[in-house]
Parts: sequence; structure tokens; C-alpha cells
Amino acid sequence: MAEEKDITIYDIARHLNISATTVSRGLKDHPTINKNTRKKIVAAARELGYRSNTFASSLRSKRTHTLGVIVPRLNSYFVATVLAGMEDVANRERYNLIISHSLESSEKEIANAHTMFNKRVDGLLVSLAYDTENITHFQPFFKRGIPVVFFDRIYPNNESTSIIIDNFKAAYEVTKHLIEQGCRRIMHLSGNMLRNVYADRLKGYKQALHDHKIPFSERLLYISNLTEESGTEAAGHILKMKEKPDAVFSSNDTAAVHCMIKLKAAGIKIPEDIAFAGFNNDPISKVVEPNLTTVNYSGYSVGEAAVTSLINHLKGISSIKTTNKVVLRSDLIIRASSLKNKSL
Amino acid sequence: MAEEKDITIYDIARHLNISATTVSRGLKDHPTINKNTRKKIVAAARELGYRSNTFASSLRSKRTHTLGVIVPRLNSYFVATVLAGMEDVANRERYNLIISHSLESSEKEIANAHTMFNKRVDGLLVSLAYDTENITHFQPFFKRGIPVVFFDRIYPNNESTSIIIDNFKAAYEVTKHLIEQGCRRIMHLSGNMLRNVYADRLKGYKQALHDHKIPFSERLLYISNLTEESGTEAAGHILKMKEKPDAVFSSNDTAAVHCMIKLKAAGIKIPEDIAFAGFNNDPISKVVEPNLTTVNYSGYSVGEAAVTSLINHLKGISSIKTTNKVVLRSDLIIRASSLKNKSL
DNA sequence: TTTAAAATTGCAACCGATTGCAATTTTTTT
DNA sequence: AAAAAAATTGCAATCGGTTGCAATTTTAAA
Repeated sequence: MAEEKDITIYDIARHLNISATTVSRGLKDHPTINKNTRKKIVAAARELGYRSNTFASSLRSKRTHTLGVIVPRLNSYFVATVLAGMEDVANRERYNLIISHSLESSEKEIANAHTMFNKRVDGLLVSLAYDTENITHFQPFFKRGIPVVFFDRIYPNNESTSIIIDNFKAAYEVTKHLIEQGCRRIMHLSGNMLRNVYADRLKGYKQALHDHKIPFSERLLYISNLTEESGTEAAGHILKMKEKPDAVFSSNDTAAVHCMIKLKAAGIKIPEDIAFAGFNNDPISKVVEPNLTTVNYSGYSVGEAAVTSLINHLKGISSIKTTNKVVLRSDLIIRASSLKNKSL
Repeated sequence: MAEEKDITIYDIARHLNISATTVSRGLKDHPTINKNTRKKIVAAARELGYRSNTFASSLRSKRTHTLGVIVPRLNSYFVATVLAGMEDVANRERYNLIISHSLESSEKEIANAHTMFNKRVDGLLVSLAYDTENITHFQPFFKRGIPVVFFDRIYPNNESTSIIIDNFKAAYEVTKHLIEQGCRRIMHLSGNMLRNVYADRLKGYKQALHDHKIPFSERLLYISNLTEESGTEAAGHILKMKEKPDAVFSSNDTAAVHCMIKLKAAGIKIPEDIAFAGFNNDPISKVVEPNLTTVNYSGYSVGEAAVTSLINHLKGISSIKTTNKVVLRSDLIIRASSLKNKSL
């Protein structure tokens, strides 16, 4: 039988014949409260079925114990794993998450940022939308000293903390691998250069070509938004090329997979005619045939690192200045789609 | 240049030389406020950069304008689409969403319910975890009259509103389709019978068999949690059967796809040796070869319907008693994995 | 046993919006 | 022009914790 009326600290205070102040402090880990008193308070709270009123608390303390999260999209395996990692750490630290998605649109991202600001989150976690050009919409947070942590899709040269992987290195390795398989005309499917992930991967790709004395050609660079449709369109484009590539390195698995499907339907053999590599290790990379070579990195770790870093800022353990970039590891996963010499 | 200090209704009141009460009412759509005054108030609010303090508001009004969402998992395409639908409606109605996932564990679901209760959400949206046996953890909500809407994974015979599809009918049609393709030994991969979705689909499957005079066999029923691993294990199981099935109808696409992959690797031809059908129309169903026949239903609509229904309750437009079940449409999508006679 | 220092506890103001009820102003009716 | 009805506006209490500072109690030092 649950109580119909809400129990407040005043009820507990009356019950124990002490002041509400002491109850309030006893319920937290306030250092000046006698441990015996604290024990009684906690016991009484449980007994009476007390639940703290976060509004009263937030109103006075101006802290919400809530973190805002803005992701480009929810329906992506990578994002979902990131969120899982965030949730776990936040939960452990008794923070709550408010999640919103920009649907890859800068406009909606701006609206989300406003909402988060109005919700007075204690901190913000952001992975930028596809076409976001600047971060003036986070200015209100910066002004107020509300920490903002960027992850994966970060904003370059920003004061805020960033959680990323070494996209340059990962892309370099993918490209190097394809070259070692004997590929020379490696096409690269990339995204908007505004986004560090795509820009850095392109640089890694170019560097690998350069280091192996393969000239970079604009014709082998196909920029799109890397959706399913773009993958299919890229395939259409390839089919029309007179000098076809002998490999495709896509900056995500979705585009890679749908490009493969269309090419296969057109009779092209993978990897014999065209080798393939993607990025993200999405579940579909293990379903497509042949299985897709890709870069794996743990979304879960990204989420964990982002929230941990943010909460540390809030706790004052680390200042925004000290840690301002966390680089997580990534691994090249070689699968059949890029193995020209099957002997391996 | 953003203001450093927060503007309150008192600042607006002083600025316009009226009372805070009037400002408060003017900012809402309170009927007793002169429209001219209201206009001035809104203008001043904008000019001064006012943002409402939801804590003060919630503290007094005891309404949070926040809806809690508990889903089994975030990293599922279906769930992500549901959330997108929810977000859109909630946003339009100026409600906020707090999302959490149970990771298919009843224990975590209970913890989440507690959190939501303590966060004092105005309403709750729930899709049950894999092994939840009862809903006593939602009792506090029922007691307080906080509306709870179940979607997809609902709790049978419950007073709350439920948003579902006709799982029985959908499964019936899948099974009927397989039978029409000439299959007679149709294996069914199912999940925990506690969940309506699996129980109802099993019933539809059985009914279709019965209507076509095919006896149901326990041996052709494989119950698991329908993960990738379960799909693979199911394949292992099938490979060991002396009398193999000539079709597999899986209650989700994930298990179906991974079952197919393992069977294909073992040399079994799909659909010639074994036809396949799944459920959910997950993106992987269009990647696997052959493409998977499946049941499509709009997660987006489920999300929309759930939030709409919940908000209507909150607005008092509909009582919990009136609408208590919304059944959305679903469609059988026939693809190559189940087409024995390619002529179609 | 005093006195000083440290540990506990409580007072009272405060956070910012909401709301019942009374007061005032405006409009309508007589 | 006076009275009654309707429309607006404001007073003041309230929601439930939090916190600076003072007061009281306990413990340690002299």
C-alpha cells in the first residue's frame, strides 16, 4: 500500500524531532552530520517512503543532475552503443540523461541545444550533425560555464573536451591494407568535409596513397552523405566509369554495403574485381557477402569516456583545460571483402 | 552577448510595472489576461531573454511536462524508429522525454521504473523486458493515477492503454505464405512466452498450421532469446536434426538472418532446402542473401500513437477507460528467402 | 576544572513560478 | 448617472529542499 501523500524532509524532521536542515544534510553526504544521526535519518526516510523532490532541490541548488545528449541519429548501431555506455556511467554516478537527435540537420541540432539549455542540463554531450557549420548555438553554454563534451563528430580546435579515435591512422591502415592486397585504384567514399571524421579519414587515405607512391585522383573521391541511397548511387557511378576502381574504401559500413549489393547485382565480383572496406563494424558488415572489412571501435567506450570526462569536470576533479582530448583505440578488422589472395 | 544572470518573471514584472502574477499568466494562455497585456509581456520576455524555470514551475504545479520511456534496448532499429516517432509528437506537444533501457532485464526495468517515479514523470511509456513476469513495479504509478502506456511488448489483460499490432494475424499470414510455397515442416523460432509478441505469433503460427491440416510439432518449435547467437545456435540445432524443416519462421529478423548465415555456410540452399521468414523488417533483412521475407510495421507510428494516447490522457481528452488498445497495421513483405517457385 | 577547538545542529531566508481569493478597473445594463 | 456584471490584475501564501551563519554540544587541550 503506497502512501497517497508525498513525504517531505519536514515529515522526517518531525518524526525524528530534529530540524529539516539536518535531514537535508543527512540525506546527502554532508560532512558535518553525525553518522548516528545520519543513520536514523536514512532509516526514517526509508520507513516513511520518502522520495526527494528534485524540483525543489534544483530550484535552490541550481543543479539538475541531468546531462543532455545530442546525437545525429538514434537508429544507428554505433550511436546506440554509445548511448548504452553513457547510460551506464551516468546511472552509476546518479546522473540522468536527456537524449535528443538532430536527424543530421543543423537546424534541428540548434533547436535541441536550445531545449537543453532551457532544461538547464548540468552538462552537454554532442556529436555534430552532418551539416553543422559552426557551434555558435552552444555559445550560451560556454558563456555560463556549462561544460560541453564533443564525441566522435567533434568540432576542431575547440576548447571543449573531445572523445575520438585516430581517424587518420585508422583510414591510413585501411588504405595500406588495400594497397597490400594489390589494389592501385582505390576509390574513397567520403562525407561532408565539415566533419572531422570524414576529413581525417580522407587525409589518412591520401597519406597512405602518397607513402606508396600512388597518386591521388579526384575522380576516385566520391562525396555523399553515406546513406543507403548514397551507397547505391555510388555503385551506379562506378558502373558508369570507364576506368573502374579495383577497391572501394567507404567511410561507413552502410554506404559500403549498399554499394556492394548494387555492384554484385551488376555482376561485379567482390573482392576479385573490386575489394571493399568500410568503417564502424556495423552488424550488417557481418551479414553482407562477402563479409566486409571494416574498422572497429567501441561506441560503448566512447560513451563511457564522454560521460566520465564530463562528470569529472562537474565534480571539479579535472578542469576543462587539463584533459581536452581523449583518443580511443580502433582496430582494423579484415574480412573476405578485401582479401584478394585468399591464402591468408 | 548573452546575459549572465537569469531573468525571472519578477524582472519582467518590474520592467513593465505590473505584478509577477500577471506575467506568469500572460506567459501561459490564461483566459483572464488582457490580450494587449499579454502581448507586452511576451515582447518583454523575448527582449530580456527570459527562460522559464521549470523547477519552480514543477515544484508548484506538480507537473513536469516530462514523459518517461523504458525500452528493452536502444540498439535496435525498431526501437530507434519508435523513439523517433515519440520524440516528434512529444516535441510538438512541448513534452520532454526521458529515455532508459532495461537491457532486456527485468531487474533493470524495475530500477528504471523507480527512477522514472522519482523523476516524477507525468506519464510512462513502456515496452517490457524479455523476462519481466509481473508489473508490480508500476504499481506506484497506478496508485498515483499516473498513466502508463504499454507498446509492442505489452502486459496482457492490463487496464493501461496498449499500442500493438495484430501479432496473431501477422504470424498467421507468414505461416500461410510459407505453406502456400509448399512448405510442410515449418520450424518456428520463438521467444519467451511471457511476452505477448512471441506468444501471439506462436498462436498465429499454430492456427495457420491447423487450418491447413498440418499437425503442430514441439520439435519444430525452438525457443530462445532471438539474439544473433541464438540464431546461430538454432542453425546448429537444425543441422543436427535428422528430419530437417523445409522452412523457418523466426519471430525476429536478427535470429533469422544469423540462422540463415550459418546454414548457408553448411551448404544448405535457401529457399530451396529451407525457406525463411522473419519479423520486423530490420535493415539487415535487405542485406542478407537471399533477401529475407518479413513482417513490416511502422515503429514510427507505434511511437506516435503511444505518445498521442498518453498526452490525450493527460489532457483529459480521453480517459484511461475509453481507448485502451490501439492496433496498428502490419504487412507481409515477401522476398526471395521464401520464394520456392521463382516464377512469382 | 577551565578554556579553546572541533563537531553538530538549527534558524531563517531563499530559489522562481503558481494559484485561490480579493481588489480594482472596465463594460454593460437600467 | 448609478448600479450591476464582467473583465483584469494583484496580494500573499505555497511548493520542498538548500545554505550562510549563528548557536549549541561535544571533545581535546591547558
